[in-house]
Amino acid sequence: MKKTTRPVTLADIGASIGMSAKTVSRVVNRDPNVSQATRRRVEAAIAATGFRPNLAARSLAADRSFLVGCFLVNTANFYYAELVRGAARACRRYGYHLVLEELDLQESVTDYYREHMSNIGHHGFLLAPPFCDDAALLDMLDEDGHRYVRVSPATQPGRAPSVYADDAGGVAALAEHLWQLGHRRFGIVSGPSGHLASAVRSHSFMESLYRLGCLPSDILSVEPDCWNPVVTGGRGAAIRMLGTGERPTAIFCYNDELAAGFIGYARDIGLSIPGDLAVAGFDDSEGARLIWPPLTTVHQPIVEMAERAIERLVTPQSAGDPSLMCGVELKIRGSTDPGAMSDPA
Amino acid sequence: MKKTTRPVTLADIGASIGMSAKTVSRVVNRDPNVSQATRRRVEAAIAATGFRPNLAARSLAADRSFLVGCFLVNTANFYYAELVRGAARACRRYGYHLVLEELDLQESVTDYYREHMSNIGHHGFLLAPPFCDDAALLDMLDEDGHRYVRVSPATQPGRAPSVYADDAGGVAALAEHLWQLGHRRFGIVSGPSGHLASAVRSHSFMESLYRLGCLPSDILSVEPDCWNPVVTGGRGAAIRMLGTGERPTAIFCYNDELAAGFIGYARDIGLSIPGDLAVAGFDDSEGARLIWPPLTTVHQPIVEMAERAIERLVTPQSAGDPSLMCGVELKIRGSTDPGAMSDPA
DNA sequence: ATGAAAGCGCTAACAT
DNA sequence: ATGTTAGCGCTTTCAT
Repeated sequence: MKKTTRPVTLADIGASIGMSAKTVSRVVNRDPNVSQATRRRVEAAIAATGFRPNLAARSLAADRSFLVGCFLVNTANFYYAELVRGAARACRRYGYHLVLEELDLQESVTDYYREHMSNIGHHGFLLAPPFCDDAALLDMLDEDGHRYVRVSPATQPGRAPSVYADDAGGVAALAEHLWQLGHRRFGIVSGPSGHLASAVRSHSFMESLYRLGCLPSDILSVEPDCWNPVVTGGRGAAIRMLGTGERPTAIFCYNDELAAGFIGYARDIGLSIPGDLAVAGFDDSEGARLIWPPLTTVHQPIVEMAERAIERLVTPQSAGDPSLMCGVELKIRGSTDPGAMSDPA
Repeated sequence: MKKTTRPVTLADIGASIGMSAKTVSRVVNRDPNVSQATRRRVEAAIAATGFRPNLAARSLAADRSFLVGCFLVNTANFYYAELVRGAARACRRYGYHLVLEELDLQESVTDYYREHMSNIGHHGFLLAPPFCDDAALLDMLDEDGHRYVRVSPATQPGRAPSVYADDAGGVAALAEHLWQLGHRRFGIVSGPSGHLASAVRSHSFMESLYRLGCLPSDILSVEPDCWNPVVTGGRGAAIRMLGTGERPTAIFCYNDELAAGFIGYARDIGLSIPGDLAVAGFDDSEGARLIWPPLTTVHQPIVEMAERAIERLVTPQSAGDPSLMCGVELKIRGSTDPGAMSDPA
C-alpha cells in the first residue's frame, strides 16, 4: 500500500500532548502503571486523531499478532460455513481477525503451513476436523510454540484446549429412536475416512444397535466416493445401498448433506420418506432446513462451539480448563417420523 | 507468540553463504537484478533452512502486506459461502491470505473499518454486495489509498475494478420462460432493501414481463421481513403472498434460499410444485441442490467470480481492465417445469 | 508513574 | 550485480 499521507503514530500522539510515545503505548496496552489523569489525556488525544496502532509494527516488536488462523477443506459444506461464521463473530468481539486457509483433502497441511503460514505470526489457530486430529500438524504447531484450540477432536483428547460435542451420545439417541420406531435393518453412510468423527459416529450407531439386539449382518455401511458436492456423494451412496436385495429401512448419514442426497435418489426411485425409508443426518445446520421432508438429525451447536473455541484462544483466563463439552440434541422430524412432519421448516 | 528458538532471518541466510541480507531479499522478492549463480546459491540456502521472510517485518518496512480483507454479513447464506471459498482458493494460489470480517446488516461498516481494520495494512479488499455499493466505504478506502475489487456492483459501475454477472439478462430469460409456460400472474419475493442487486433483479423481471404484455396489476411483490435464516423469510413471504384471493401462479425469488422457504410453505398448504405453482430462484449455489423439487434458477458462477476478483486484486497486470462480466445461465428444472424433473439432483 | 534507548526483521534509497 | 545505511512503528528493557 502506497500511503498518500503519513500515518499517525504513537510518537505523534505523545508529542501532541507533551508525553513520551511509551506512555501512549502504555495506555493503548492497558498497562496499569499509568495515572488516571495521564490515561484520560492520552485517550482524548487518541480519540481526537482516530489513531490506531499499526498492527505490523506491533507484531514485529512484540512477536504477537491479532490474527487467528483457520483451516478449511475444499468442500462446500454447511458445517464449515457455520464454523466460519461463529469464529468470525467471536474474533471480531475480541478484536482479533480470522484468516482462512483452504486446503485440499489430499494435500499435506504441514507442508502448506511451513511454506505459507509459518511466517505470519498468528496469535493462534482454530482446528476443526479433520485438522484437529492431524498429529503431525499439532506437533509442528507445538514446535513453533503456537497455541491452538481443537474443535471436536477424536484423538488425544487432553492434548490441547478443545471444544467438542457429544457425538456418540447424540447418535446413540438416534439409534434408539429408530429402533423404537420398529426398524431392524439399518444403513450407514459414513464420512470421509480421514475424518475420525466419522468413525466415532458410525461406531456409536452400531454399538447402540447391537446393545438393542441388532445383528451385525443387519447393518450395511458404505462410504461415499464423491465429496464435491457432498450431496452427490449421498446420492451415490443411495444408489449403491438401495440396489441390494434386502435393503435397509433406516439410514444414518454422517451429515445432513449426505442425507439430502440420499433422500433425493430414494425419492427418484419411488420410495416415500419416511414411509418406505427413514433417513437421518447429523449437524442440524441452518442450511439443512432446505431439505424436504424435514430431516431428523442430531443438532450440534456449531456456531457456538466455534465461538467458545475462539474465546479460549484469545482470553488468557480461559487458558486453564482444557476441554469444554457442548450439548447435542436429537431433533426428530419428518424424515423418520411422520408425526413430526409439522415441525416448522 | 513467545518463540522458543530465535527465528532464521534474511541476514542469517546471507551470512551462511557470505552474502549481504539485501541480496537474499532480492532473491526472495524476485528482483531481476541478481545473477543466476547468486540466485541459485541463495535459493539453496533458503531451501536448506526452510526460511520464510517474516510477514510483519515485511509489512512494516514495505508498507504492504499479503492480507486481503473481505466483509460478510451476519447471515447464513450460500452466496457468501461460495464467495469465501472462491476467494480463499484464489488467495492461496497467489500467496495471499483471506481475512474475514463479519458485520451486522444494520451496523456501520465504515465505523468498524476505521476502528478495527484501518491499522492492518491490507493489500486490498474484496467487496461483495451490499458492501460493493456502500459509497461511504468506497470513499474511505480511496482516502486511505487502498485498492479493492467490487463483485456485482449495482451503482457507479466504472468506479473501481469489478466482476459482475448479467443478473438482468438472466432474470429476463427466466421471465420469458415462465411466460411461455403460460403463466400470467406473477409474484416477486425481493431481497433486502439495502441490496441493490435486489432492485436490479426485480426491475428486470417486471420490465421483461411488461414487454411480453403483462399488466402491472398482475405482478405482486413482497419483501421478506426475516433474514435469519433466509429460508424463514421465504416462508413468511409465501404466507403473505399466498393468502391473497387471486394468487400468482409463478414466483420469482431473489435467491435460492428464499425460494426454498417459499416452496416449503406452499407445499404445507397443499399446493403442488410446479403443478399449482411455479417457483424460481437465483444463484444456483451448490447448497441449493438440496431443494426439492430441483429449483429452476439463474446460475451465477460465484466461486469463479470471487477467484477473478482476487486475481484482479493481486496481479499487477490485470489492474488495467476495470470490469469483467461473467456469464449467467438459466437452469430450467422441476420447480417450474415438470419435464425437467429428471434433472440430476 | 514516566522516559530514553535499543532493536524486532525487513525494505527503500542510495551507494559502488 | 551487489553492498551499506537508515529507518518502518512499535515494544522491550532499563533508568529515573
